[in-house]
Amino acid sequence: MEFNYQWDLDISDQFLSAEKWLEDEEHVLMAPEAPQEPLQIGIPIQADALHEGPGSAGDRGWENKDSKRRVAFRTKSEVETLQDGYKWRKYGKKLVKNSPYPRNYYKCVVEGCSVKKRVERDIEDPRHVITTYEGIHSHHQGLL
DNA sequence: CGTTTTTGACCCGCGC
DNA sequence: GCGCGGGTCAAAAACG
Repeated sequence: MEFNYQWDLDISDQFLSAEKWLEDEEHVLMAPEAPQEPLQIGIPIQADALHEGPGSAGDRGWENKDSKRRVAFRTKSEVETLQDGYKWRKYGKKLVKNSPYPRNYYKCVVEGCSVKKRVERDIEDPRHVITTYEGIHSHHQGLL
């Protein structure tokens, strides 16, 4: 399984929210690939380089097809509706092949901002959820 | 009553 | 060309 994530995006906002997650529920962030710049923001997160990844159980379809900016978070949480500072509107739910858990599709509600995210539960670790952000917010957060 | 969720339909790319 | 897997749409329901 080849991971080819792109970490070259400015996701400081996401990391900020990630920090909040840690405060709240002691989440653990795991990167499927060793990221360079973004994770060096001095956040007390546990970045696991070369995590076997949820993709180890099969193709999750989120590898780097085009040059979309994608970030995958694997967090320890019971619920997938974590408050990350942005407002999302759910627009889809899909049952995927390699998982008994559905995958949820969210989109940022800010007009002109087409950031999407998918949330699904880890197969081998149902206590974890995998959140994949796609795109870059064209605005500042704090719209909640 | 305006907004969000739900849920099946629809669509699209890809492999056979 | 067709079927499959995955992503999105949209109408209706649910919600506050």
